[in-house]
Amino acid sequence: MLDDRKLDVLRAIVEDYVRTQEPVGSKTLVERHSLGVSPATVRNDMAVLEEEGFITQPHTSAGRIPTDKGYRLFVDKLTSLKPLTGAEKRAIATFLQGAVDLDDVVHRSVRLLAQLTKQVAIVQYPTLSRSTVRHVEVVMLTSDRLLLVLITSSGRVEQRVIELPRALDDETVAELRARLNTAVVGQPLTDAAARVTSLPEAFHRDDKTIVTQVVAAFAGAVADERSDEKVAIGGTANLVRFGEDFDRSIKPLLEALEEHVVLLRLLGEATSPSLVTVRIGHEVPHAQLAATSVVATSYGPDEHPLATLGVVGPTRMDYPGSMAAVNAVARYVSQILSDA
Amino acid sequence: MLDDRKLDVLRAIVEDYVRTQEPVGSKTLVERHSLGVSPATVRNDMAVLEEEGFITQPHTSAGRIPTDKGYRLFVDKLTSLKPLTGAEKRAIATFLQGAVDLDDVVHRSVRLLAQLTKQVAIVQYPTLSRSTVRHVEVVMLTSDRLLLVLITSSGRVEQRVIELPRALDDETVAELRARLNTAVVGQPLTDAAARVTSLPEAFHRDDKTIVTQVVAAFAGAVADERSDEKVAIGGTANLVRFGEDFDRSIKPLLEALEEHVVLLRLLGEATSPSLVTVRIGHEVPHAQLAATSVVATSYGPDEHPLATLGVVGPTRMDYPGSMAAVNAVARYVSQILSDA
DNA sequence: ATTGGCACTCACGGAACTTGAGTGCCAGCG
DNA sequence: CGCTGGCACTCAAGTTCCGTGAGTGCCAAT
Repeated sequence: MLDDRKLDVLRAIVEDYVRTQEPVGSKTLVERHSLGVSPATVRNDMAVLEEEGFITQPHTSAGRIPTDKGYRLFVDKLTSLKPLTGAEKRAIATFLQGAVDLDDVVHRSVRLLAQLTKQVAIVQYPTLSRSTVRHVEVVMLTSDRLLLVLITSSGRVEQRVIELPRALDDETVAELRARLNTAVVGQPLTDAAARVTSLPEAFHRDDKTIVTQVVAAFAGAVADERSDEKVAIGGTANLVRFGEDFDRSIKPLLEALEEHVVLLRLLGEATSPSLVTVRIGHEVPHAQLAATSVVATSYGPDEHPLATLGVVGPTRMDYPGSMAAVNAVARYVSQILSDA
Repeated sequence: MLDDRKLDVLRAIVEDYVRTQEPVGSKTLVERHSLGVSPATVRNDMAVLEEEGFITQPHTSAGRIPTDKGYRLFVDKLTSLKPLTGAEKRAIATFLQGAVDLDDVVHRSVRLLAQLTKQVAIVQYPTLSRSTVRHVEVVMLTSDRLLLVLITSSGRVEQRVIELPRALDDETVAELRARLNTAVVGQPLTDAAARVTSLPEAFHRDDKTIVTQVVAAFAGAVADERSDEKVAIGGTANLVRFGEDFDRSIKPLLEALEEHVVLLRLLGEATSPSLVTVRIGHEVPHAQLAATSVVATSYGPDEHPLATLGVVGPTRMDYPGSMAAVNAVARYVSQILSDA
């Protein structure tokens, strides 16, 4: 049904359309690509491709543009990761090298991705369900306020200020700190809360209620850290390249970008790293974003994907380039995170 | 030169134009506002106002629109803070009440401001030059990596991972922690770095170099925390209301929103709280943003402004409303921060 | 000083027309 | 049988050409 030449035609259509943003006709197609056949032949092939639903005409007597199905075929079969140029590789390396902080890594990644792909980039902060408690710090701020700091193995810090009815003396604070740490250090976050429930019992009755309060705050901090689904966004300015159709394509996307929950759905379930997921148009799990595509992959040290990162753009995007950039950045970030 | 009626006319023009986004003519003006005079009179007044540079015509035979100078006069002389409705006050209270975290306060404020003003909201994180060191925590992560955590009086936490040539034993870590804390706890961040420079001398020569390393990292953390100029942004989706002129008004703003440095310049030097600063069009310190205005004020407990927050929008914005909202949110946030 | 009247201007919108890229179909050719 | 050149047809987008009306500036009269 679809012989090699028809696939070549489809590929050519996708490439041209992505580049020019204009429907592409048979004549211009044979001019730009050396297909070795005449426009008439291409027209016949196009007719078949259209019948099969891979391309469509915006209106009669216009060129063809790929459908979502067409892009899908293109991505699945007709392209492989476009190798990065040396300059791009260097850019990635230098850009991410200087990062100190986890925050810093995330922010740099976002900017880098946005710059490489000229799209809107999204990087999810590493989820920490797999990480463990590194240290718990307890310190009195004032006579009636206590600060609880939770440090995780991936270097993130969660803090809680707790209002107390009265001050705890230094000794009790030290004991609390010690007991908390023995109970949870090295434990995965998933277990941490359970390990401290019985902690208040070890304390003198006057302190018991206070310790209960602290334990509750600790559990809250852990829960927050685990469910923490922060994302960083960059490259919104690239939205201008979306073209004219403001209300239908840009507005919903801008709205989605404010709804981090939606974004997380967009990034989707983490597949294994080095496997880039592409969602095209209607495949995106959000009705408003039928004209946008998402290219994402997960990242993280080893085979434990920590989180996802990717780019969002119009369905007419440079898939090979975006996929390559997303993949490369994800791998570099993974590497940096496992080093650190 | 400008009698009361002319000022009334200007006010009416600004209000109408802000509402309708269309040039306003003499006839519609007298219809909508009860000025008590005929259109011809208004026309004469308009001619004067135009001569003085307060209003202009986009083209001959169109209505008038305010110039930046016109808005300026309007803001300075013709308006006072529009009192908030009860619903708005309640919204502010409930919205900000539930905040736990400093991050949370900032994020909620941004969303709140964006919602109230239907503009793009910017909230600068409290700068901490005035805050003091609350606690310093030192903990070995692995045998060759040490974590340094700096906790400030305003509840922010800065962390540093330091790669060491070899492990420090628990005892030395404890001593280091103790010495660091005695040296800097309670000290303003501005002095903290200077207070630890001589710290290595107290240690055994083998540990000296390591401690020097830690001290350097500490100084870095302090510096980072002081110069930390993070901002949170919200309401980008409101940009759609900017109207059609995409490339000239929206694109540069989107770009500016990515450049946090630019944003901080926009928010401007902190004036005293409860004094709302308005920058209109060309007054904004960024050539690309000649069509946008910034309404900002500083916030923070007492008379120590910690940071600024505000909204950015088209010059044709609802100044009284925005100013009131910005002011109200700033005062609430200040209150919450001084409570916490 | 204010007003009604009047001639003038010009952006905007619709109608009619032209242009040209692109298509589908078909008959002929290797 | 697949490919090609030719041809008639379609239709979005651009162009030109009014007509309309909101709005202005000026002036003489109150």
